[in-house]
Amino acid sequence: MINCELLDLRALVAVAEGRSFHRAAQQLNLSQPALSRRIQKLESSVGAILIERTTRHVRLTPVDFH
Amino acid sequence: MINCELLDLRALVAVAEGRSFHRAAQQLNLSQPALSRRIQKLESSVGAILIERTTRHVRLTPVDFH
DNA sequence: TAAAAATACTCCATAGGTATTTTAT
DNA sequence: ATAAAATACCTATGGAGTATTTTTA
Repeated sequence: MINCELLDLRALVAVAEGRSFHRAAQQLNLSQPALSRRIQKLESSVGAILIERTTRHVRLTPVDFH
Repeated sequence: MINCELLDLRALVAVAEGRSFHRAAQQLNLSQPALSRRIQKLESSVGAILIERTTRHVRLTPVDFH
């Protein structure tokens, strides 16, 4: 699919905007674990943490603004 | 991969230019069966035969020029 | 009948889901 | 303690390869 990486980016945006994997997953019609893994994979392919998350806060890392 | 459909199109072009699945497959570093299936799948997703082939001739169908 | 495309199979990698565990407030 | 992210485990799908069969000029 031509949308694969596009989905990764949409996922990133959804998490950033939703400030939660939980909410972003719902919006993307994806389970929370699937979204979590998708972001992990994106981060590992980029070679940097893109989202800083705890169980309470989610936010883009400075990397995203470079 | 964002290149998935791109590969389909490259495959189509390679077959058209090479006038042979055999040669196109070599050029694409792909086995002939894999290329054959890739074109079949592209055709079925497009809903039209894109390449007319016999064991002797390969050519684009008129569809490609519409 | 000999080449070239198509098919049959098997295998592997990837992505998703559910259930569960970990973690930070 | 609780809500949210991460992990474990399983399954399904897709794409590739090799071996084989079909086909047409």
